[in-house]
Amino acid sequence: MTRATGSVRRRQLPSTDELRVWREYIETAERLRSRLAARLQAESSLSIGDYQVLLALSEARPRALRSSELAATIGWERSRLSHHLGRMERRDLVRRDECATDNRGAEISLTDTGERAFRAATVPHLRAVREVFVDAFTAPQLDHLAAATGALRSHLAESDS
Amino acid sequence: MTRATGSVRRRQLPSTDELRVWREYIETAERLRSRLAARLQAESSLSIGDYQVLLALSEARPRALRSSELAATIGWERSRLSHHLGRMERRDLVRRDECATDNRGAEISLTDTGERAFRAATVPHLRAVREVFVDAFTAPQLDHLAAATGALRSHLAESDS
DNA sequence: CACCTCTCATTGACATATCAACGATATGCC
DNA sequence: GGCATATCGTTGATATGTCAATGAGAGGTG
Repeated sequence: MTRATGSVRRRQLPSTDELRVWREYIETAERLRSRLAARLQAESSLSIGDYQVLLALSEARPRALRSSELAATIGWERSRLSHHLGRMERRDLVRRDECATDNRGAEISLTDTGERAFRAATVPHLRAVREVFVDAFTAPQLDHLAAATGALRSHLAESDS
Repeated sequence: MTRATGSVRRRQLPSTDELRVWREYIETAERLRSRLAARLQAESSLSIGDYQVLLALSEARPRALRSSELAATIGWERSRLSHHLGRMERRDLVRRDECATDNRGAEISLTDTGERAFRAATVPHLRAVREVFVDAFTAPQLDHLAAATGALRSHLAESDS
């Protein structure tokens, strides 16, 4: 799996090995997501999205966030968040109030139900993360994975601009 | 980021570092998926799912697959595939025919349109994989990533049983 | 104030994913 | 053959994700 040292510009397409790494990476990440989602759903009746929203709200000080701030925190489009908040509101997990300083705005906060649901979900979810993800690796592997993930993350961020 | 060498059973929850690796891994994988999906859509008017289906069908010999075989090949639930094939059929990308040897069954094959769409999509998509994924890493990083992915994959497969 | 432009959050339309239930057929066993 | 059971693929309901369009209001500038 070494790279050609010659003219790089000619190598337009991934090699077979590179392609295999790509396929395994994306498939494995997807299975992981799906496994964690299933556990979270079974143990706490929450989706990954629910958990992200509840986590961000529970860490917010004060205990409310503008909808855009929440979207930025968890990296969602505002539209996506709006739809999701509608579903969470129906289940009494969050509340939407008018914003005092901006009449367009919405202040999102946890309901008691939402706070209880998040508290009850946290430990089982973290345990699942350890069992399903962390325990898969040796310590050096986890370090290597962190480095590779960082490189990928930077690469994606660069090509944003 | 070394592990405690003592009683492992007591460490139930991930450490802060482990949790950060987890979050970055899952977020980066998701951004990567989304980036590739956007490019495939822009360059070829296909979704990732479309591409997976077309790829499996174009590699099939003979040029048709039973719906369950196709589902197994790409690792989808049959229900998911059935819905997706319905949408692809509306766009004239695939065809469903009755199966000669099993009256319950469906034989899925590419239409000419589907074959052309897949041919046209392949090179741009592979180039995108190289640019967005492969080019992010040094050669050793890619090897390390492959190893870690393999470990995770095995770990997930183990806990299936 | 009047106007223009930007931002905020929502909405509708549609694609995608999951789950349970279903009708039709195949298969094994008597 | 006749029955029990398993498999095949589909469907409907619902949740989730993306995009474009929208109405309401904020903010700057004249």
